[in-house]
Amino acid sequence: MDKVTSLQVAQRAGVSQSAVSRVFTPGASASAKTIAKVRKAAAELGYHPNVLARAMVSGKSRIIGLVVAYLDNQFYPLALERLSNALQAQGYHILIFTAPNSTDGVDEVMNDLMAYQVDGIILASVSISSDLAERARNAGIPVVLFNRAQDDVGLTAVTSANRKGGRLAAEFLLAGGHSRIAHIAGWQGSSTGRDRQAGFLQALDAAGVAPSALVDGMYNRDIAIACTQELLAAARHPDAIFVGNDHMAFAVLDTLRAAGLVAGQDISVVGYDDVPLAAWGAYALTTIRQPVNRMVDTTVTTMLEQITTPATPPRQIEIDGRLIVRSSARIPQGWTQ
Amino acid sequence: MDKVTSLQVAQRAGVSQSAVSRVFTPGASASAKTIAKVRKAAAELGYHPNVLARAMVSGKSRIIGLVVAYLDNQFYPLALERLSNALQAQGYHILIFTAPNSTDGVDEVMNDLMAYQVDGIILASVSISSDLAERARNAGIPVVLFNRAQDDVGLTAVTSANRKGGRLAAEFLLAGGHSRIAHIAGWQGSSTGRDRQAGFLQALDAAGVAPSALVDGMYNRDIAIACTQELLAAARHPDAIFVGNDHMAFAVLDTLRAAGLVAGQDISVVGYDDVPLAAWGAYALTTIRQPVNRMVDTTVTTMLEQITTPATPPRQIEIDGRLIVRSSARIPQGWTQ
DNA sequence: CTGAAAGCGCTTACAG
DNA sequence: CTGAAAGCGCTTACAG
Repeated sequence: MDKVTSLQVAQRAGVSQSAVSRVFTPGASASAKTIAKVRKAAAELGYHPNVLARAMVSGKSRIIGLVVAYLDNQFYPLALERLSNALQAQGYHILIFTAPNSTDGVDEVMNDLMAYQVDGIILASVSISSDLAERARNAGIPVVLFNRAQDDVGLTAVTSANRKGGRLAAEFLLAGGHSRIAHIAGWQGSSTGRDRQAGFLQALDAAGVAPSALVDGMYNRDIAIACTQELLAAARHPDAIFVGNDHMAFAVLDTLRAAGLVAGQDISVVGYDDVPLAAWGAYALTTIRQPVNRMVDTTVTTMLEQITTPATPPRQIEIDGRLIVRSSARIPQGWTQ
Repeated sequence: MDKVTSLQVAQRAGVSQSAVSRVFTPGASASAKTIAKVRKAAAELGYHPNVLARAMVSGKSRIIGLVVAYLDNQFYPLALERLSNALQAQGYHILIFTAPNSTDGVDEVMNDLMAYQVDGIILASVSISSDLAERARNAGIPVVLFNRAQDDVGLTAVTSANRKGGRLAAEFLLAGGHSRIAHIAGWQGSSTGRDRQAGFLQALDAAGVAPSALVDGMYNRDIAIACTQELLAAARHPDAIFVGNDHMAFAVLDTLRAAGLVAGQDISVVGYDDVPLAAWGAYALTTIRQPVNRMVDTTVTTMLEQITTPATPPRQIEIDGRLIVRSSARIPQGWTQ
């Protein structure tokens, strides 16, 4: 009727409680007979070791805390799903925390997380105070940033090559013969937003071109719509827009369509992420791919590494993305990947 | 350097370990002086009660296990986010498990979940064997199904009014003057898929109309695309399609567009869910809204109720959705909500 | 209100 | 290989 304990299994199997524990502890030794007796009794009773009790004595909970901010941007559910699968495969599970995207909110959540004795913390697109980073370090809890870099806190971070991606986008637009190129940037409070913009501006600068407009879209759909409307209202509107992520780029495309403009003909749009929706017919968005799979794998690998080898120094890992050409932006003459 | 315990706080504050515990136990009594001393010492040391240890003695982990199958359908990330927020507000957290959508896979995951001593389990769009439901009941762990009903297992289930929704869709299409109405159904292995289809067929039948085609789209984008292509290839293709959920409806709309057909003019499409994307310009999908917020709130409320009052009998709760009219389907003459 | 003590369900030296 | 025992960090009667 209630929770079954190792003691009950021991009694039924006619062995000691320690024997039961050993049978369920990978790497512990028990004779074949003991194993058989214990497994039989356990099956009959429906016994499974209490993970919490195990966690308390071993100091390892096999729980990874994951803090996410935006679940409306398709990139994150995807990352979450893969993160969860990869971690599950290693015997870990994810305790999920949704956070407001303020440093304060995250700090509060981090406290909660530490109270749960998580073995590690993954911060997806969320920033942290250096204070909190320090506390986590002192508590011996590895923290890795996913899709966000932060120099000040000395944490391991996994991102795509955002500066390079920004450059790629600008070069593609330049090669397409565009001269009035605007940028609706990713949130400038985030490293991804800043880096993509920096790469974009750098490539433009190298070509001796000034951006025709530069605004912060805050990774927000409504703001992106408003920005686009404003751009279109200008006397000579841009002939191309590089948008800080796909989520905003879809808003830009919807706004263009509503204005009777055809993306890829009247005006070119390039996004960032390559979420599945970017490939769907309604948008066919040319974009810079963030390799989610490799980002996730790297995140899991480094997390596990840090759990196993606490002395591992923090690293900033960048994964190369590439341009995915579809029809939302003019394709340069003789363009080959 | 390492984890701070209540004993360390006690020593620093000059009180007993029990006193420290009481200060951090809501409802326990301690004098103002004790509270002040303990809080001061705790703050200096950065102490937070170990949730796992507390869970072990109290038998309450304040963890809710959530099993999800599809994160590519925008409906679920949304539900997840709200579920997480609502639960966090009540001091609970979500341990997330992604599951293959086979009963076997889910059963395995359920075992894992019980080992974590979760206080409750929410199954989102996932089925469970009656065997497992039985085991959970015996272990005293409340289980609630979200967006899926299952008569056989006697579990509490929260869904939208799917039959009624199916009827609504059919009636709207009928009122629009369509006569060759096809249905790309939601997965017939799920209650939502079956109920929506049943409601749809019932309304058609009441009007003396036979469906022009009936196929199982399995809630899968690629299958939905293939089905649509097949429907279009027929000599006299349907003039309307009711699709089992929005995720598949987007695929249908993309396929129509690729075939040069305009939804809402050449052919009408109605979806199910009303995910945010349905409102975006590119799709403007007429659809039956599943009220996520209310479904989530109800799920959380009943879960908490079952945790508090274990004797609570299982209930099947249906939340009414309504038709959201956009432009993907012809609007009947003089139509008013 | 407060402290000493038992106990939650495990793992892990320690002897044998 | 196996059992008795200590201990992980807490909460909660039990006395005082």
